[in-house]
Amino acid sequence: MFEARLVQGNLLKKVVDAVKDLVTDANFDCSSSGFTLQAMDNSHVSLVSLSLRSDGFEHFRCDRNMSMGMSLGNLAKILKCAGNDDIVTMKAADDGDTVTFMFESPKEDRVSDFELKLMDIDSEHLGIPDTDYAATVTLPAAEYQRICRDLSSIGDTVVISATKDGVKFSSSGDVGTANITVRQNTTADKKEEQVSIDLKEPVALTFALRYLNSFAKATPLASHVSLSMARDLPVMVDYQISDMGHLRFYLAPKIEDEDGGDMEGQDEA
Amino acid sequence: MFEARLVQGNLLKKVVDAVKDLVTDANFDCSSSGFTLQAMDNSHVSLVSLSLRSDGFEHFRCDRNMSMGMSLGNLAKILKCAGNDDIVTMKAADDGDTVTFMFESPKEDRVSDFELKLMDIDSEHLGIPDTDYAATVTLPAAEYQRICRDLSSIGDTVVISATKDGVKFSSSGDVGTANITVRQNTTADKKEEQVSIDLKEPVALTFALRYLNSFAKATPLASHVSLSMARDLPVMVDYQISDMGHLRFYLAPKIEDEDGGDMEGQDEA
DNA sequence: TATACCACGC
DNA sequence: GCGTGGTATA
Repeated sequence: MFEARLVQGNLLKKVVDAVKDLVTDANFDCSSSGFTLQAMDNSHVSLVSLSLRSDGFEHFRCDRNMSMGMSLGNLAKILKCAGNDDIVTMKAADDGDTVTFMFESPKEDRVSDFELKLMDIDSEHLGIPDTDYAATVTLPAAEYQRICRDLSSIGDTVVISATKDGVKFSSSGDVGTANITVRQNTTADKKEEQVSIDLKEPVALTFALRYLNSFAKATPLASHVSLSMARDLPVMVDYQISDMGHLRFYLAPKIEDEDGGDMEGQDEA
Repeated sequence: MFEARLVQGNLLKKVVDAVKDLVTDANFDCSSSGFTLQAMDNSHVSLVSLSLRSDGFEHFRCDRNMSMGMSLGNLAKILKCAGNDDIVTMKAADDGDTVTFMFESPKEDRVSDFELKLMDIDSEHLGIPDTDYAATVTLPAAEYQRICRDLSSIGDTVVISATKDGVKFSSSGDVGTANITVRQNTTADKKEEQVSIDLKEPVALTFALRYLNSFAKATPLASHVSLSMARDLPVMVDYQISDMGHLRFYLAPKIEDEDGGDMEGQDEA
Protein backbone atom coordinates (compact mmCIF):
# COMPACT_ATOMS: atom_id res chain seq x y z
CA MET A 1 0.00 0.00 0.00
CA PHE A 2 0.88 3.65 -0.24
CA GLU A 3 0.48 6.08 2.63
CA ALA A 4 2.00 9.50 3.02
CA ARG A 5 1.35 12.09 5.70
CA LEU A 6 2.21 15.69 5.01
CA VAL A 7 1.97 18.16 7.87
CA GLN A 8 2.16 21.15 5.60
CA GLY A 9 -0.83 20.11 3.57
CA ASN A 10 -1.25 23.37 1.73
CA LEU A 11 2.00 22.61 -0.08
CA LEU A 12 0.21 19.94 -2.04
CA LYS A 13 -2.54 22.41 -2.88
CA LYS A 14 -0.01 24.89 -4.20
CA VAL A 15 1.69 22.25 -6.32
CA VAL A 16 -1.53 21.14 -7.94
CA ASP A 17 -2.72 24.71 -8.49
CA ALA A 18 0.56 25.44 -10.21
CA VAL A 19 0.34 22.48 -12.56
CA LYS A 20 -3.36 22.01 -13.27
CA ASP A 21 -3.62 24.74 -15.91
CA LEU A 22 -0.76 23.14 -17.81
CA VAL A 23 -1.61 19.48 -17.46
CA THR A 24 -5.13 18.11 -17.28
CA ASP A 25 -4.41 14.55 -16.20
CA ALA A 26 -1.17 13.09 -14.95
CA ASN A 27 0.39 10.09 -13.30
CA PHE A 28 1.80 10.50 -9.83
CA ASP A 29 4.57 7.95 -9.36
CA CYS A 30 5.23 6.64 -5.90
CA SER A 31 8.25 4.72 -4.80
CA SER A 32 10.04 4.30 -1.52
CA SER A 33 12.16 7.31 -2.37
CA GLY A 34 9.24 9.65 -2.85
CA PHE A 35 6.47 11.05 -4.91
CA THR A 36 7.05 12.35 -8.42
CA LEU A 37 5.18 13.55 -11.47
CA GLN A 38 6.47 14.11 -14.96
CA ALA A 39 4.30 15.20 -17.83
CA MET A 40 4.18 17.17 -21.02
CA ASP A 41 1.68 20.00 -20.95
CA ASN A 42 -1.57 19.59 -22.87
CA SER A 43 -0.13 21.09 -26.04
CA HIS A 44 3.04 19.00 -25.78
CA VAL A 45 5.29 22.01 -25.77
CA SER A 46 6.62 22.16 -22.25
CA LEU A 47 7.48 19.62 -19.60
CA VAL A 48 6.62 19.58 -15.90
CA SER A 49 8.66 17.68 -13.36
CA LEU A 50 7.68 17.46 -9.71
CA SER A 51 9.71 15.66 -7.08
CA LEU A 52 8.81 15.33 -3.40
CA ARG A 53 11.28 13.22 -1.46
CA SER A 54 9.91 10.74 1.04
CA ASP A 55 11.97 12.25 3.85
CA GLY A 56 9.98 15.45 3.52
CA PHE A 57 6.84 13.68 4.72
CA GLU A 58 6.09 13.11 8.37
CA HIS A 59 5.32 9.55 7.46
CA PHE A 60 5.88 7.82 4.14
CA ARG A 61 5.24 4.25 3.19
CA CYS A 62 5.25 2.78 -0.28
CA ASP A 63 5.46 -1.00 -0.40
CA ARG A 64 5.47 -1.24 -4.13
CA ASN A 65 6.12 1.26 -6.90
CA MET A 66 2.86 2.53 -8.26
CA SER A 67 1.63 5.05 -10.75
CA MET A 68 -1.59 6.82 -9.89
CA GLY A 69 -3.35 8.62 -12.72
CA MET A 70 -5.43 11.57 -11.56
CA SER A 71 -7.48 14.35 -13.02
CA LEU A 72 -5.64 17.40 -11.73
CA GLY A 73 -8.82 19.48 -11.93
CA ASN A 74 -10.66 17.08 -9.68
CA LEU A 75 -7.67 16.78 -7.41
CA ALA A 76 -7.56 20.55 -7.11
CA LYS A 77 -11.24 20.63 -6.17
CA ILE A 78 -10.62 18.14 -3.41
CA LEU A 79 -7.55 19.91 -2.07
CA LYS A 80 -9.49 23.15 -2.00
CA CYS A 81 -11.63 21.52 0.67
CA ALA A 82 -8.67 21.26 3.01
CA GLY A 83 -8.19 23.96 5.59
CA ASN A 84 -5.03 25.97 5.21
CA ASP A 85 -3.39 24.42 8.26
CA ASP A 86 -4.73 20.93 7.78
CA ILE A 87 -2.55 17.86 7.84
CA VAL A 88 -3.02 15.86 4.66
CA THR A 89 -2.68 12.09 4.41
CA MET A 90 -2.83 10.24 1.11
CA LYS A 91 -3.64 6.55 1.01
CA ALA A 92 -3.98 4.04 -1.79
CA ALA A 93 -4.21 0.28 -1.84
CA ASP A 94 -1.84 -1.55 -4.17
CA ASP A 95 -4.66 -2.95 -6.24
CA GLY A 96 -7.26 -0.23 -5.78
CA ASP A 97 -8.61 2.21 -8.28
CA THR A 98 -8.99 5.11 -5.90
CA VAL A 99 -6.81 7.29 -3.73
CA THR A 100 -8.05 8.75 -0.45
CA PHE A 101 -7.11 12.15 0.91
CA MET A 102 -7.67 12.71 4.59
CA PHE A 103 -7.61 16.20 6.09
CA GLU A 104 -7.20 16.72 9.81
CA SER A 105 -7.63 20.11 11.37
CA PRO A 106 -4.77 21.03 13.71
CA LYS A 107 -7.06 20.87 16.75
CA GLU A 108 -8.33 17.48 15.63
CA ASP A 109 -11.94 18.53 15.92
CA ARG A 110 -12.63 18.06 12.25
CA VAL A 111 -11.71 15.18 9.98
CA SER A 112 -12.58 14.92 6.30
CA ASP A 113 -11.85 12.25 3.80
CA PHE A 114 -12.15 12.46 0.05
CA GLU A 115 -11.92 9.61 -2.37
CA LEU A 116 -10.70 10.30 -5.90
CA LYS A 117 -11.08 7.85 -8.74
CA LEU A 118 -7.83 6.93 -10.44
CA MET A 119 -7.48 6.99 -14.22
CA ASP A 120 -5.40 5.09 -16.71
CA ILE A 121 -3.06 7.52 -18.36
CA ASP A 122 -0.46 6.74 -20.99
CA SER A 123 2.77 7.75 -19.38
CA GLU A 124 5.43 8.90 -21.74
CA HIS A 125 8.30 8.99 -19.32
CA LEU A 126 10.65 11.36 -21.00
CA GLY A 127 14.08 11.27 -19.50
CA ILE A 128 15.51 14.68 -18.85
CA PRO A 129 19.18 14.73 -19.84
CA ASP A 130 21.60 16.23 -17.38
CA THR A 131 22.53 19.49 -18.95
CA ASP A 132 25.57 21.63 -18.56
CA TYR A 133 23.91 25.02 -18.49
CA ALA A 134 25.75 28.09 -19.72
CA ALA A 135 23.98 30.30 -17.18
CA THR A 136 21.77 30.01 -14.15
CA VAL A 137 20.10 33.09 -12.76
CA THR A 138 18.27 33.05 -9.46
CA LEU A 139 15.88 35.79 -8.49
CA PRO A 140 12.92 36.35 -6.17
CA ALA A 141 10.01 34.31 -7.49
CA ALA A 142 7.49 37.12 -7.05
CA GLU A 143 9.70 39.58 -8.89
CA TYR A 144 10.14 37.16 -11.76
CA GLN A 145 6.39 36.54 -11.92
CA ARG A 146 5.78 40.26 -12.07
CA ILE A 147 8.28 40.65 -14.90
CA CYS A 148 6.67 37.91 -16.97
CA ARG A 149 3.21 39.29 -16.35
CA ASP A 150 4.23 42.84 -17.21
CA LEU A 151 5.97 41.83 -20.42
CA SER A 152 2.90 39.86 -21.50
CA SER A 153 1.12 43.12 -22.05
CA ILE A 154 3.88 44.22 -24.41
CA GLY A 155 4.57 41.12 -26.45
CA ASP A 156 4.10 37.38 -26.82
CA THR A 157 7.73 36.42 -26.38
CA VAL A 158 10.61 37.47 -24.19
CA VAL A 159 14.31 37.40 -24.82
CA ILE A 160 16.15 36.49 -21.66
CA SER A 161 19.79 37.52 -21.81
CA ALA A 162 22.19 36.61 -19.05
CA THR A 163 25.49 38.39 -18.71
CA LYS A 164 27.84 38.53 -15.78
CA ASP A 165 26.29 41.75 -14.55
CA GLY A 166 22.67 40.85 -14.71
CA VAL A 167 19.76 39.40 -16.57
CA LYS A 168 17.74 41.31 -19.12
CA PHE A 169 14.16 40.50 -20.13
CA SER A 170 13.14 42.08 -23.45
CA SER A 171 9.85 42.10 -25.31
CA SER A 172 8.36 44.00 -28.16
CA GLY A 173 5.02 44.24 -29.84
CA ASP A 174 2.46 46.68 -31.18
CA VAL A 175 2.61 48.72 -28.01
CA GLY A 176 6.32 49.22 -28.23
CA THR A 177 9.39 47.60 -26.75
CA ALA A 178 10.38 46.82 -23.21
CA ASN A 179 13.59 45.90 -21.44
CA ILE A 180 13.73 44.96 -17.79
CA THR A 181 17.17 44.45 -16.37
CA VAL A 182 17.82 42.88 -12.99
CA ARG A 183 21.31 43.26 -11.56
CA GLN A 184 23.15 40.68 -9.60
CA ASN A 185 23.21 41.53 -5.89
CA THR A 186 24.40 38.66 -3.76
CA THR A 187 25.55 41.22 -1.25
CA ALA A 188 23.68 42.96 1.49
CA ASP A 189 19.96 43.54 1.43
CA LYS A 190 17.59 40.93 2.73
CA LYS A 191 18.00 37.37 1.58
CA GLU A 192 14.56 37.69 0.08
CA GLU A 193 15.79 40.16 -2.48
CA GLN A 194 18.96 38.43 -3.59
CA VAL A 195 19.66 37.96 -7.26
CA SER A 196 22.54 35.72 -8.24
CA ILE A 197 23.98 34.71 -11.57
CA ASP A 198 26.10 31.68 -12.20
CA LEU A 199 27.59 32.23 -15.62
CA LYS A 200 29.89 30.14 -17.79
CA GLU A 201 29.17 32.14 -20.88
CA PRO A 202 26.64 34.77 -21.85
CA VAL A 203 23.47 33.41 -23.33
CA ALA A 204 20.30 34.90 -24.76
CA LEU A 205 17.20 32.87 -25.61
CA THR A 206 13.67 33.65 -26.73
CA PHE A 207 10.62 32.10 -25.06
CA ALA A 208 6.85 32.22 -25.32
CA LEU A 209 5.58 34.29 -22.39
CA ARG A 210 2.39 32.30 -22.29
CA TYR A 211 4.24 29.31 -20.90
CA LEU A 212 6.49 31.27 -18.58
CA ASN A 213 3.38 32.81 -17.07
CA SER A 214 1.84 29.40 -16.56
CA PHE A 215 5.00 28.19 -14.88
CA ALA A 216 4.93 31.23 -12.63
CA LYS A 217 1.77 29.90 -10.98
CA ALA A 218 4.28 27.98 -8.86
CA THR A 219 5.43 31.23 -7.25
CA PRO A 220 3.74 30.55 -3.88
CA LEU A 221 5.90 27.45 -3.49
CA ALA A 222 9.25 29.14 -3.22
CA SER A 223 10.91 32.41 -2.35
CA HIS A 224 13.20 32.21 -5.36
CA VAL A 225 13.13 30.81 -8.85
CA SER A 226 16.12 29.87 -10.95
CA LEU A 227 16.36 29.92 -14.71
CA SER A 228 19.02 27.67 -16.23
CA MET A 229 19.84 28.22 -19.87
CA ALA A 230 22.09 26.91 -22.57
CA ARG A 231 22.13 27.78 -26.24
CA ASP A 232 19.42 26.01 -28.26
CA LEU A 233 18.35 23.94 -25.26
CA PRO A 234 15.19 24.17 -23.17
CA VAL A 235 15.31 26.52 -20.22
CA MET A 236 14.80 24.90 -16.84
CA VAL A 237 12.59 26.99 -14.54
CA ASP A 238 13.17 25.63 -11.06
CA TYR A 239 11.13 26.24 -7.89
CA GLN A 240 12.71 24.60 -4.86
CA ILE A 241 10.29 23.19 -2.33
CA SER A 242 12.11 23.51 0.95
CA ASP A 243 13.27 20.26 2.53
CA MET A 244 11.23 18.23 0.08
CA GLY A 245 12.16 18.61 -3.54
CA HIS A 246 11.30 20.81 -6.47
CA LEU A 247 8.83 21.70 -9.17
CA ARG A 248 10.58 22.26 -12.50
CA PHE A 249 9.41 23.33 -15.90
CA TYR A 250 11.22 22.96 -19.22
CA LEU A 251 10.53 24.99 -22.32
CA ALA A 252 12.37 24.99 -25.64
CA PRO A 253 13.51 28.39 -26.95
CA LYS A 254 12.15 29.87 -30.14
CA ILE A 255 14.72 29.66 -32.86
CA GLU A 256 14.25 32.92 -34.71
CA ASP A 257 17.83 33.72 -35.37
CA GLU A 258 20.68 31.43 -36.23
CA ASP A 259 23.04 33.71 -34.38
CA GLY A 260 22.28 33.21 -30.75
CA GLY A 261 25.25 35.23 -29.58
CA ASP A 262 24.07 38.78 -30.05
CA MET A 263 20.35 39.05 -29.39
CA GLU A 264 20.06 42.81 -29.64
CA GLY A 265 18.62 42.41 -33.11
CA GLN A 266 15.74 40.32 -31.82
CA ASP A 267 14.12 43.31 -30.17
CA GLU A 268 12.70 44.17 -33.54
CA ALA A 269 11.65 40.64 -34.40
CA MET B 1 -48.75 54.34 11.84
CA PHE B 2 -45.64 52.19 11.98
CA GLU B 3 -42.30 53.45 13.17
CA ALA B 4 -39.29 51.45 14.25
CA ARG B 5 -35.81 52.65 15.12
CA LEU B 6 -32.94 50.24 14.95
CA VAL B 7 -29.58 51.35 16.30
CA GLN B 8 -27.72 48.51 14.68
CA GLY B 9 -28.90 49.33 11.21
CA ASN B 10 -26.52 47.06 9.36
CA LEU B 11 -28.38 44.14 10.86
CA LEU B 12 -31.27 44.91 8.53
CA LYS B 13 -28.88 45.01 5.61
CA LYS B 14 -27.50 41.60 6.49
CA VAL B 15 -30.98 40.14 6.79
CA VAL B 16 -32.06 41.40 3.40
CA ASP B 17 -28.81 40.33 1.75
CA ALA B 18 -29.33 36.87 3.17
CA VAL B 19 -32.87 36.56 1.85
CA LYS B 20 -32.93 38.46 -1.42
CA ASP B 21 -31.37 35.69 -3.50
CA LEU B 22 -34.04 33.32 -2.32
CA VAL B 23 -37.12 35.52 -2.36
CA THR B 24 -37.69 38.32 -4.85
CA ASP B 25 -40.68 40.02 -3.23
CA ALA B 26 -42.10 39.53 0.23
CA ASN B 27 -44.48 40.92 2.80
CA PHE B 28 -43.05 42.32 5.99
CA ASP B 29 -45.66 41.95 8.71
CA CYS B 30 -45.71 44.45 11.53
CA SER B 31 -47.58 44.15 14.78
CA SER B 32 -47.05 45.49 18.25
CA SER B 33 -44.96 42.44 19.04
CA GLY B 34 -42.51 42.96 16.22
CA PHE B 35 -41.50 42.70 12.64
CA THR B 36 -41.70 39.40 10.76
CA LEU B 37 -41.42 37.96 7.29
CA GLN B 38 -42.43 34.56 6.09
CA ALA B 39 -42.14 33.42 2.52
CA MET B 40 -41.52 30.48 0.25
CA ASP B 41 -38.50 30.93 -1.96
CA ASN B 42 -39.04 31.70 -5.65
CA SER B 43 -39.10 28.04 -6.61
CA HIS B 44 -41.45 27.16 -3.76
CA VAL B 45 -39.08 24.63 -2.32
CA SER B 46 -37.83 26.20 0.87
CA LEU B 47 -39.30 28.54 3.43
CA VAL B 48 -37.80 31.62 5.04
CA SER B 49 -38.93 32.91 8.40
CA LEU B 50 -37.62 36.12 9.91
CA SER B 51 -38.61 37.41 13.31
CA LEU B 52 -37.41 40.63 14.91
CA ARG B 53 -39.06 41.30 18.26
CA SER B 54 -40.20 44.82 19.04
CA ASP B 55 -38.10 44.92 22.21
CA GLY B 56 -34.96 44.63 20.12
CA PHE B 57 -35.64 48.06 18.62
CA GLU B 58 -34.68 51.25 20.35
CA HIS B 59 -38.14 52.50 19.58
CA PHE B 60 -41.04 50.53 18.13
CA ARG B 61 -44.57 51.68 17.45
CA CYS B 62 -47.20 49.85 15.46
CA ASP B 63 -50.74 51.12 15.94
CA ARG B 64 -52.34 48.63 13.68
CA ASN B 65 -51.18 45.35 12.17
CA MET B 66 -49.98 45.88 8.66
CA SER B 67 -48.36 43.94 5.90
CA MET B 68 -45.88 45.76 3.71
CA GLY B 69 -44.98 44.14 0.41
CA MET B 70 -41.51 45.03 -0.82
CA SER B 71 -39.16 44.15 -3.61
CA LEU B 72 -36.20 42.75 -1.71
CA GLY B 73 -33.86 43.68 -4.52
CA ASN B 74 -34.91 47.30 -4.32
CA LEU B 75 -34.84 47.19 -0.55
CA ALA B 76 -31.29 45.85 -0.68
CA LYS B 77 -30.28 48.71 -2.98
CA ILE B 78 -31.65 51.22 -0.51
CA LEU B 79 -30.03 49.60 2.51
CA LYS B 80 -26.71 49.57 0.69
CA CYS B 81 -26.90 53.35 0.89
CA ALA B 82 -26.76 53.25 4.67
CA GLY B 83 -23.44 53.66 6.39
CA ASN B 84 -22.28 50.67 8.33
CA ASP B 85 -22.82 52.36 11.68
CA ASP B 86 -25.96 54.23 10.74
CA ILE B 87 -29.10 54.16 12.80
CA VAL B 88 -32.04 53.08 10.66
CA THR B 89 -35.62 54.20 11.18
CA MET B 90 -38.52 52.74 9.21
CA LYS B 91 -41.78 54.62 8.91
CA ALA B 92 -45.05 53.89 7.20
CA ALA B 93 -48.48 55.51 7.39
CA ASP B 94 -51.42 53.20 7.99
CA ASP B 95 -52.98 54.03 4.64
CA GLY B 96 -49.86 54.80 2.61
CA ASP B 97 -48.34 52.90 -0.22
CA THR B 98 -44.74 53.63 0.64
CA VAL B 99 -42.31 52.95 3.44
CA THR B 100 -39.56 55.38 4.36
CA PHE B 101 -36.10 54.44 5.55
CA MET B 102 -34.13 57.08 7.37
CA PHE B 103 -30.41 56.68 7.96
CA GLU B 104 -28.64 58.75 10.61
CA SER B 105 -24.89 58.73 10.90
CA PRO B 106 -23.71 58.13 14.48
CA LYS B 107 -22.32 61.66 14.74
CA GLU B 108 -25.66 63.02 13.54
CA ASP B 109 -23.95 64.99 10.83
CA ARG B 110 -25.69 63.20 8.01
CA VAL B 111 -29.30 62.17 7.55
CA SER B 112 -30.68 60.39 4.51
CA ASP B 113 -34.14 59.17 3.76
CA PHE B 114 -35.28 56.77 1.08
CA GLU B 115 -38.83 56.04 0.11
CA LEU B 116 -39.70 52.61 -1.24
CA LYS B 117 -42.94 51.86 -3.03
CA LEU B 118 -44.95 49.09 -1.48
CA MET B 119 -46.34 46.24 -3.56
CA ASP B 120 -49.36 44.04 -3.25
CA ILE B 121 -48.16 40.50 -2.71
CA ASP B 122 -50.31 37.45 -2.20
CA SER B 123 -49.35 36.25 1.22
CA GLU B 124 -49.56 32.55 1.72
CA HIS B 125 -49.07 32.44 5.44
CA LEU B 126 -47.92 28.94 5.98
CA GLY B 127 -47.99 27.98 9.60
CA ILE B 128 -44.87 26.21 10.74
CA PRO B 129 -45.82 23.35 13.01
CA ASP B 130 -43.93 23.01 16.24
CA THR B 131 -41.72 20.05 15.67
CA ASP B 132 -40.11 17.66 18.07
CA TYR B 133 -36.73 17.35 16.43
CA ALA B 134 -34.68 14.18 16.79
CA ALA B 135 -31.43 16.08 16.69
CA THR B 136 -30.17 19.63 16.83
CA VAL B 137 -26.56 20.35 16.04
CA THR B 138 -25.03 23.74 16.62
CA LEU B 139 -21.77 24.73 15.04
CA PRO B 140 -19.88 27.87 14.08
CA ALA B 141 -21.73 29.50 11.22
CA ALA B 142 -18.60 30.17 9.20
CA GLU B 143 -17.42 26.59 9.51
CA TYR B 144 -20.80 25.32 8.39
CA GLN B 145 -20.78 27.68 5.42
CA ARG B 146 -17.34 26.46 4.43
CA ILE B 147 -18.49 22.84 4.60
CA CYS B 148 -21.51 23.48 2.38
CA ARG B 149 -19.43 25.41 -0.11
CA ASP B 150 -16.70 22.78 -0.21
CA LEU B 151 -19.13 19.93 -0.70
CA SER B 152 -20.79 21.80 -3.55
CA SER B 153 -17.69 21.18 -5.61
CA ILE B 154 -18.09 17.45 -5.05
CA GLY B 155 -21.82 16.88 -5.43
CA ASP B 156 -25.27 18.42 -5.57
CA THR B 157 -26.63 16.93 -2.38
CA VAL B 158 -25.33 16.31 1.11
CA VAL B 159 -26.26 13.68 3.64
CA ILE B 160 -26.18 15.15 7.11
CA SER B 161 -25.92 12.50 9.80
CA ALA B 162 -26.10 13.35 13.47
CA THR B 163 -24.89 10.93 16.08
CA LYS B 164 -24.04 11.53 19.69
CA ASP B 165 -20.37 12.01 18.86
CA GLY B 166 -20.63 14.37 15.99
CA VAL B 167 -22.17 15.37 12.74
CA LYS B 168 -21.08 14.04 9.39
CA PHE B 169 -21.60 15.75 6.04
CA SER B 170 -21.28 13.43 3.03
CA SER B 171 -21.43 14.07 -0.69
CA SER B 172 -20.51 12.24 -3.82
CA GLY B 173 -20.32 13.02 -7.49
CA ASP B 174 -18.16 12.64 -10.56
CA VAL B 175 -15.08 13.83 -8.75
CA GLY B 176 -15.38 11.23 -6.02
CA THR B 177 -16.83 11.08 -2.54
CA ALA B 178 -16.40 13.25 0.50
CA ASN B 179 -17.07 12.96 4.21
CA ILE B 180 -16.54 15.80 6.65
CA THR B 181 -16.99 14.97 10.30
CA VAL B 182 -17.22 17.58 13.01
CA ARG B 183 -16.88 16.37 16.56
CA GLN B 184 -18.85 17.65 19.48
CA ASN B 185 -16.73 19.87 21.72
CA THR B 186 -18.76 21.82 24.20
CA THR B 187 -15.72 21.88 26.43
CA ALA B 188 -12.80 24.22 26.50
CA ASP B 189 -11.65 26.14 23.45
CA LYS B 190 -13.12 29.46 22.63
CA LYS B 191 -16.86 29.85 22.63
CA GLU B 192 -16.53 30.70 18.99
CA GLU B 193 -15.47 27.18 18.12
CA GLN B 194 -18.01 25.25 20.13
CA VAL B 195 -19.94 22.46 18.51
CA SER B 196 -22.82 20.97 20.42
CA ILE B 197 -25.25 18.22 19.65
CA ASP B 198 -28.63 17.73 21.26
CA LEU B 199 -29.69 14.27 20.26
CA LYS B 200 -32.79 12.23 20.97
CA GLU B 201 -32.04 9.71 18.30
CA PRO B 202 -29.56 9.50 15.44
CA VAL B 203 -30.84 10.92 12.20
CA ALA B 204 -29.51 11.19 8.67
CA LEU B 205 -31.16 13.25 5.95
CA THR B 206 -30.29 14.28 2.40
CA PHE B 207 -30.54 17.88 1.20
CA ALA B 208 -29.87 19.88 -1.93
CA LEU B 209 -26.67 21.83 -1.37
CA ARG B 210 -27.89 24.63 -3.59
CA TYR B 211 -30.39 25.69 -0.96
CA LEU B 212 -28.12 25.16 2.00
CA ASN B 213 -25.62 27.45 0.31
CA SER B 214 -28.27 30.10 -0.20
CA PHE B 215 -29.27 29.86 3.44
CA ALA B 216 -25.65 30.22 4.45
CA LYS B 217 -25.70 33.79 3.13
CA ALA B 218 -27.08 34.52 6.60
CA THR B 219 -23.71 33.68 8.13
CA PRO B 220 -22.80 37.28 8.95
CA LEU B 221 -25.85 37.49 11.23
CA ALA B 222 -24.73 35.01 13.83
CA SER B 223 -21.68 33.31 15.27
CA HIS B 224 -23.37 29.94 15.25
CA VAL B 225 -25.98 28.13 13.22
CA SER B 226 -28.13 25.27 14.38
CA LEU B 227 -29.56 22.50 12.26
CA SER B 228 -32.63 20.77 13.66
CA MET B 229 -33.63 17.52 12.03
CA ALA B 230 -36.24 14.83 12.29
CA ARG B 231 -36.86 11.93 10.00
CA ASP B 232 -38.76 12.84 6.82
CA LEU B 233 -39.32 16.39 8.05
CA PRO B 234 -37.80 19.63 6.81
CA VAL B 235 -34.56 20.66 8.45
CA MET B 236 -34.68 23.96 10.29
CA VAL B 237 -31.54 26.04 9.73
CA ASP B 238 -31.56 28.66 12.46
CA TYR B 239 -29.48 31.83 12.74
CA GLN B 240 -30.11 33.62 16.02
CA ILE B 241 -30.06 37.39 15.85
CA SER B 242 -28.87 38.42 19.27
CA ASP B 243 -31.43 40.08 21.54
CA MET B 244 -33.86 40.44 18.67
CA GLY B 245 -35.02 37.21 17.09
CA HIS B 246 -33.96 34.86 14.36
CA LEU B 247 -33.72 34.13 10.68
CA ARG B 248 -34.76 30.56 9.94
CA PHE B 249 -34.87 28.46 6.81
CA TYR B 250 -36.76 25.24 6.23
CA LEU B 251 -35.96 22.68 3.56
CA ALA B 252 -37.52 19.28 2.99
CA PRO B 253 -35.13 16.36 2.72
CA LYS B 254 -34.75 14.35 -0.45
CA ILE B 255 -36.38 11.00 -0.05
CA GLU B 256 -34.00 8.65 -1.81
CA ASP B 257 -34.30 5.76 0.55
CA GLU B 258 -37.35 4.52 2.38
CA ASP B 259 -35.17 3.39 5.25
CA GLY B 260 -34.05 6.54 6.94
CA GLY B 261 -32.58 4.77 9.95
CA ASP B 262 -29.30 3.49 8.62
CA MET B 263 -27.92 5.91 6.11
CA GLU B 264 -24.57 4.26 5.61
CA GLY B 265 -25.86 2.75 2.43
CA GLN B 266 -26.56 6.20 0.99
CA ASP B 267 -22.87 6.86 0.60
CA GLU B 268 -23.09 4.88 -2.59
CA ALA B 269 -26.30 6.51 -3.74
C1' DT C 1 -12.01 26.35 -18.81
C1' DA C 2 -10.03 30.93 -18.32
C1' DT C 3 -10.68 35.71 -17.41
C1' DA C 4 -12.69 39.86 -15.11
C1' DC C 5 -15.13 41.95 -11.48
C1' DC C 6 -16.68 42.37 -6.64
C1' DA C 7 -16.47 41.44 -1.66
C1' DC C 8 -14.17 40.26 2.50
C1' DG C 9 -10.22 39.78 5.56
C1' DC C 10 -5.70 41.23 7.10
C1' DG D 1 -5.30 50.17 1.36
C1' DC D 2 -3.65 45.83 -0.45
C1' DG D 3 -4.07 41.14 -1.33
C1' DT D 4 -6.70 36.99 -1.61
C1' DG D 5 -10.69 34.36 -2.52
C1' DG D 6 -15.13 33.61 -4.62
C1' DT D 7 -18.63 34.43 -8.02
C1' DA D 8 -20.24 35.29 -12.43
C1' DT D 9 -19.57 35.65 -17.30
C1' DA D 10 -17.63 34.83 -21.89
